[in-house]
Amino acid sequence: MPKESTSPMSTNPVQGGKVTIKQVAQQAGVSTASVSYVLSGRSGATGRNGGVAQETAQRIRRVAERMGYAPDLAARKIRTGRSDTILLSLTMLSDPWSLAVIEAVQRRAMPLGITPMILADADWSRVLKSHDADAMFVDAVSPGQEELLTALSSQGKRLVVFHEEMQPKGFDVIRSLAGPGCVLAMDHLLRNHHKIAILTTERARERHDSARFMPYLDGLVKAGIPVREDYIDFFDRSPASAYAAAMRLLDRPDRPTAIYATTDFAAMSAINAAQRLGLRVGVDVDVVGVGNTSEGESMVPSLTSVGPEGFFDELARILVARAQGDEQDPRAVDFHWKLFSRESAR
Amino acid sequence: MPKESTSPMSTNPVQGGKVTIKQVAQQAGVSTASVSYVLSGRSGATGRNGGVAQETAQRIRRVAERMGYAPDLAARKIRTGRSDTILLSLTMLSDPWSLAVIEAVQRRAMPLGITPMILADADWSRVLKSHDADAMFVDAVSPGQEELLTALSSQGKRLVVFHEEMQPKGFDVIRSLAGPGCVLAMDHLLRNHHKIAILTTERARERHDSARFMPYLDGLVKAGIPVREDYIDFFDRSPASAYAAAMRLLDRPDRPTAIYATTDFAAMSAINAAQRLGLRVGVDVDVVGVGNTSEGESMVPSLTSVGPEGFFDELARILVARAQGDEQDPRAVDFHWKLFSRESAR
DNA sequence: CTGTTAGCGCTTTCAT
DNA sequence: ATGAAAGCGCTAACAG
Repeated sequence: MPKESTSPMSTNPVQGGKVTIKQVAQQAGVSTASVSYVLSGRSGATGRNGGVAQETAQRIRRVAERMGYAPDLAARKIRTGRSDTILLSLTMLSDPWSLAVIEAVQRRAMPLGITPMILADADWSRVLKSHDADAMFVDAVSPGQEELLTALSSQGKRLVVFHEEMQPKGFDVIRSLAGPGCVLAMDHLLRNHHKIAILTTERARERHDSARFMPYLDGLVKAGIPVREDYIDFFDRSPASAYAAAMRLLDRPDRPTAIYATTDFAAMSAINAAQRLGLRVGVDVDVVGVGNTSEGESMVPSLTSVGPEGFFDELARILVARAQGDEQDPRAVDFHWKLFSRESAR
Repeated sequence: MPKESTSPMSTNPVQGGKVTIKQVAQQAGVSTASVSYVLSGRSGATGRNGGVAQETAQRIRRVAERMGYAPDLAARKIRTGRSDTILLSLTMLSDPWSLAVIEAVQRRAMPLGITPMILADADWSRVLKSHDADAMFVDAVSPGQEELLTALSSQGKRLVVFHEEMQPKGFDVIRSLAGPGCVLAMDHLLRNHHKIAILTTERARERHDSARFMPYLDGLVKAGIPVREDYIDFFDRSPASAYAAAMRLLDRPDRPTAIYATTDFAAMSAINAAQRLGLRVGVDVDVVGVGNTSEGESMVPSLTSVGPEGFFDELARILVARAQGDEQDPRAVDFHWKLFSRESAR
């Protein structure tokens, strides 16, 4: 049995360059193959291959440890095609929604030795082409990019796309239809109110965004309530703008008694604005949001909202399955929304 | 001059597998070397090597495009040692601080073709060992991990570490001393107030955290004001807890006229609480935060805070320089804090 | 049980 | 100006 060679210069764990499998092999007096078996694939398993003696395995592991060996994942990837990595392309990282995605994926992937990495760039197309992870999640795709997705997935990339109305074309689609959910939100308010304002984005209104804006109009019409222009106001991405808009709606004599906000974060700003004005949320004014974020749930007062149930967990499940090589036909998964009635609107 | 071969099967941009440099070379009727030159290094440059004829280069590019070629970054990395990637290990992704780091790095790195990737895991040690990017940023290191950092950097990894009191040992250290800054915050309040409360974390108090907690005590002592236990309250990571704590401080007869919060996010919650109680922030009660986040700056009313100046940009500069191979000796960079006086405390 | 060997896709001398 | 060929670190057949 070969002993660990003891050349004085080379056993230092802290060296200049990086430690390779070859160096470890040499130090341990075995071949690179054995080292590879022990350090990556299984070693002691009685399977057909990979049978490395316990003793040898021990020695290799000791030497590797002492030398501070760490596998080069790029090299491994080039050989196996797997990177043990999931890429999450998230456009609005500040949004609690994104954090929820991350956390859910984290929880599922890490125990399996898969590392989720986040790409905080709106332009996923450039990066996803070359950087390839075992699976990638894309949270926003603009109209023209659909084709690109198909191209990517036919090149072997495993994609999971979040989109409201896209069809699975080589990639999975997570669809979370806000429309019906928003109807629930409006219905909830319509039970007790007829002076209902909406806090939304310019874009949603221009395009008559069927998902989040139309249910407001439809709801009023259905209830026979005329639409008032002065009960419609807008915000952009910043909380400050939502706060300001809510102020405009609430700080006047003929103020609405309820606000339907097309985003949880806008709803939260509206609550702050109402409180600033001395209004009791849930009593003087009701507020509902859309998205059912945990931030809204844990705020004071807790935010009534609509959202999909079990969404993040299921998303993570699918993504991780794909990363592990699940070869089922790409599918679309629809989520049903429900109303989560809390303090801000009973 | 060889024509682009026109075998019917293989010119399809959307194929089963991935397109390699070899396939492109074959299609274009040139060698892989030429393709590599054109597609990665410079092609037409009159430099000593890499001289590829304009015509050839054109053809290669066309073919590559048509076939949907994208370089395999793992393969490239194994050869060049560069991944054109920066890894950001951020523990509190929900914190605006992290977002600011991301944005700053993004802005500097992307124009240079470097992609920042985020690792949202507290345990950076495991990942950073194998996954190596051109440079990596670590925003939190626990006491025992210091040694590991040195080990990593002596293996050729370029690290930039954020820590208040660490010495550069093979890696750069970004030091942002909160202490002096917090003194500024207290001094600011002490000009007009003697009933000053503090909103802080249990941990900071227990360990008599010199940076953020002690300046409160020292400030009061220096001004000859006795410390009141009932003017000290605590929050944990959630905004809800900070809100609740602020409520406890403010919702009673002998309430403080100023709140020193050891975090911007806590300060923001305090402002919300004050408004909820009908108090005018900046008039009935002053609030200052620590960190000088842009969220605080853009909130209504804008938050007075202390923080380092030009911090994120400089951090990004250093990180990107390292990623590009800057070989200067590792150094420690200290940031000076200043007071940003805004509406919440004049 | 262990070693030899052939690549993965790419870059980079070194010839031609 | 272009191509042949040698590897980077690793894994996976295949021999022994």
